[in-house]
Amino acid sequence: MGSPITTVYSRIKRLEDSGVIRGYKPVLDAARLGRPTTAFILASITYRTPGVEETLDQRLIAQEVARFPEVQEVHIITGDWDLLIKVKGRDVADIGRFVVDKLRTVRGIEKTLTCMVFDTAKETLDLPL
Amino acid sequence: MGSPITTVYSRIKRLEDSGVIRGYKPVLDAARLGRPTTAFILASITYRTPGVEETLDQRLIAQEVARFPEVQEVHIITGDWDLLIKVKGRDVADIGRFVVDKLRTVRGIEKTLTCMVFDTAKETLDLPL
DNA sequence: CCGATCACCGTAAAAATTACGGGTACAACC
DNA sequence: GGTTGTACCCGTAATTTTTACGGTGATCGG
Repeated sequence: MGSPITTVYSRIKRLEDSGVIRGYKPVLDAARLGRPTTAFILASITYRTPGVEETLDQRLIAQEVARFPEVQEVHIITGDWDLLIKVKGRDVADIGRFVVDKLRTVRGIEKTLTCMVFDTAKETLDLPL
Repeated sequence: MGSPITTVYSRIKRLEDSGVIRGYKPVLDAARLGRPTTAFILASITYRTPGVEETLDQRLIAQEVARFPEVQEVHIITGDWDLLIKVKGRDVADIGRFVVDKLRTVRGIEKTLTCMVFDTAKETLDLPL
């Protein structure tokens, strides 16, 4: 059978104290919260602040984008684009409003390419081990 | 001050019973678990099973990719590529091994484009409200 | 006005988690 | 070999969290 219950608890406590487990969060149902639609948005960036190092600037813009509550992820990436942004909204029109009215008004956002999600096979922050 | 404790509990219970809260998960520290490196991989797909409807096929391939434990997200998307995959690994070489040894051996995966993440400003499954 | 429904909120019971301490395994060191 | 230190296991008992179960008031439709 399994280990004694107090052993299990002390192992969990060890993971919490060591920082492997940072905390706990509810797993939410996006559809029931009115956001069944997912999109990924690629964005490029201009450097509006001469004299400031560029990566710092990108990080600040990324942080700005991250402040929108409908944004779940913001990554600075390699390749043809600078930023990869994941958003959840009510429908395509809602995603459109986010891109046009919010994202494109952020200073430094130059150009965007929106990529809608048809279907999601997996979406988690789980890690092996 | 806040609401009475039993009121808070009954509100949470309502969210659980109604399905808005599906459950609870630990928030893990990817770096401490040996996976500090994130990559997004775009993949295109071939249709190896004539006579089978294509979207079904794509869904099956997506499910196959989703079985790898280092994969956190698999989405079927609009645009030039079919699949968007998010992976966490030890380093770039580890991501490379995943793409070459695992992802490209999945039947139906045709072509891939790997995009490394330099920095992540936000990464969550939280939702507004 | 009435009945039904729903959320609020208290007490008391039940269940979960923690605190604490003894025991064991293992490695480093003298 | 013996000793020391560390880390984990695991039990009892205390503590805290969570649930069960009403009673109350607000709201809504008829």
